[in-house]
Amino acid sequence: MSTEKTRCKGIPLTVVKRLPGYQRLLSDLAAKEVERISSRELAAKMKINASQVRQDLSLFGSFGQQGYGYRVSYLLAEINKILGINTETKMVLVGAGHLGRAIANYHNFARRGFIIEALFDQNPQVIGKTINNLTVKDVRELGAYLTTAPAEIGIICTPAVVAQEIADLLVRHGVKGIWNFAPVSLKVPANVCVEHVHLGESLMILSFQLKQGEEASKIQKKLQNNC
Amino acid sequence: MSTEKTRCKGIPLTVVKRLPGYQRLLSDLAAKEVERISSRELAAKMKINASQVRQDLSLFGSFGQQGYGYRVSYLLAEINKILGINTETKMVLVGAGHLGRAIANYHNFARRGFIIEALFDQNPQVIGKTINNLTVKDVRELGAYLTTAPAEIGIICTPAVVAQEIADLLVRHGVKGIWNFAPVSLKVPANVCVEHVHLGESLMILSFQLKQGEEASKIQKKLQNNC
DNA sequence: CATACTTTGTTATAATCTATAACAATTCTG
DNA sequence: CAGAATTGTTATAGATTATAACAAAGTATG
Repeated sequence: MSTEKTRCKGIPLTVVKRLPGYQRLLSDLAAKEVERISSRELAAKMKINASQVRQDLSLFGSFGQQGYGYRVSYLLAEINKILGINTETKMVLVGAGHLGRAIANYHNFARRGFIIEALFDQNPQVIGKTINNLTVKDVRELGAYLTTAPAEIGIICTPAVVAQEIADLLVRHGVKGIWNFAPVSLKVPANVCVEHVHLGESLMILSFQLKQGEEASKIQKKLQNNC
Repeated sequence: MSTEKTRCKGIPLTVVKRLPGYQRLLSDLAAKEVERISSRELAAKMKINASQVRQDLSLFGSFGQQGYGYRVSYLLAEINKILGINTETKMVLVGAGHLGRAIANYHNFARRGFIIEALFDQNPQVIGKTINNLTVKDVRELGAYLTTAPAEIGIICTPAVVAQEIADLLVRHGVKGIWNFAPVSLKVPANVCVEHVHLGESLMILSFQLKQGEEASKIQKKLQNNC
C-alpha cells in the first residue's frame, strides 16, 4: 500500500490490533486469580495459533519461561506497559460539541489512566459550562494552558475546517499524540502520532455491506466466471 | 487470520476501505464540474497506482471507456450506489446516553441519506426527552416499533452488558445491519452485518504508539539484530 | 475514413505481509 | 536426574496486495 501503513512503530499492525485483546484476556485471568498460562491456552482463548502468540509477544521481549509458560500478573503488567495503560496519560479535548461532550463523559478511559485534564471550545455559549467536573475554556487559551500544564494527547472533536489549525497548535505546544474525530487527514510532524476515528467511513462500510448483500448478483456472477 | 476477515462480501477489505475515498474525491470533482477523469489522474489524487484504481473499480463493473476515461458524474453515481449513499437508509438508535445523543445530532449522516427515525432508551429520565426533533421512546417499545416501521440499520450505543440482548432484538425484527459502539463483539446470524467502532482500542493503539516512540530503544535493538 | 493515440478491463507477475511449523534451548516436575 | 513441557526464534508455507503488461476498443484529427 502507498498511503496506509501496515506497520506501526516497527510492529505489524495486525499484531498491534491484537494487543488490546491480550490485555483484556489477561485482565480477566488476573481477576480470576489465575497464576500461569501457556501460549497454547492463550491462543485457544484468542482463537489464534500458539505460534502466533509467542511470535507476537517476542516482538516486545521475553516474558515467559520454558517449561512453565507465562506468569499472568507479570505478562499483564508488561502488556500494560507496552500499551501505556495505568501510567496516567494527560489529555486535552478541543471541541466540546455533542461528540466532545460524549468523549469527556466516557469514564472507561479514566479508569485506565487516560485523564482528560481540560476542555476547550470556540463557542461563547459553550465556554464556561461544566462537563464532567471540568469547565470549558476558551480555545484561545489553549496554547497558554499547555505551556503551564503540558499534555501528551490532544483530542480533536472540532468541525473539519478548523481541525488542522488546532492540530498545529497542539503540536506546537508539545502534544505527542492526536486522537482525531474530525473527518480530515491531518498533517503532523513525523514524531507526532495521529489516530483517526472515521465515523462516516465506518457507516459507509456498513452500508456497503448491506447493499452488496441485497444485490449480490453481480459479484456472484463474477465469482462464477472465475470458476 | 483466523477471526478477522480480509474480505467483505467477496471484496478485499483494502478495496472497501478505499471506496469512501473515491466517493469523496469524485464528489469534489463533480462540485467543480469536472466532466471526465482518467484512472491515472484518479490514482494521483488518491496517491495510489493507476492499475489499482482500475482493478478496484473492475470488481464492481465497467464504468469507463477506453481512450476516454471515466465520466465523473456517472462514476460518482455508481459508487454512491455501491456504498448505498443517497438512497435513504432508515436507522434506529438504541441508547440515548452521551454517545447516542452525539450520533443523533450528527447531521452529516442525514445529508447522505442515512436517517435516524427513532431513538430508544431504558432510562425513565431520558425517555420522553427530545433530541434533534426526535422523542426518546422506551426501549420496551422497540420490537413493536420495528414491526410497524422497519429499519435497515440499528445503532447500538448502550452499555456493553445489554448490547447483545439489543442486537438479538434488532435482528429478530428485521434489522440487517448493526453499527455497534458497545465494546463487545456481537454474535449475529450470517445474513446480518456488524460494523464495530472500537473507541477504547483506538485510544490504546494511540497510546501504544506514544509509549513505543518514547522507549523505542528495545525495538531498535531488535532491528539492529536483524541486520 | 484511416491512422495514431489514449485508456480501459483483465490477466499475469512480482512483492509483501501473515500465519504456521519446526526445533534447539531451557526450565519445570516428580 | 530423566522425562515432559514450553518458550523464543528461525525457517517455511500460504495469502494477500500491489504493480506491470497487453489486447481490445474507443477517441481525436487531419
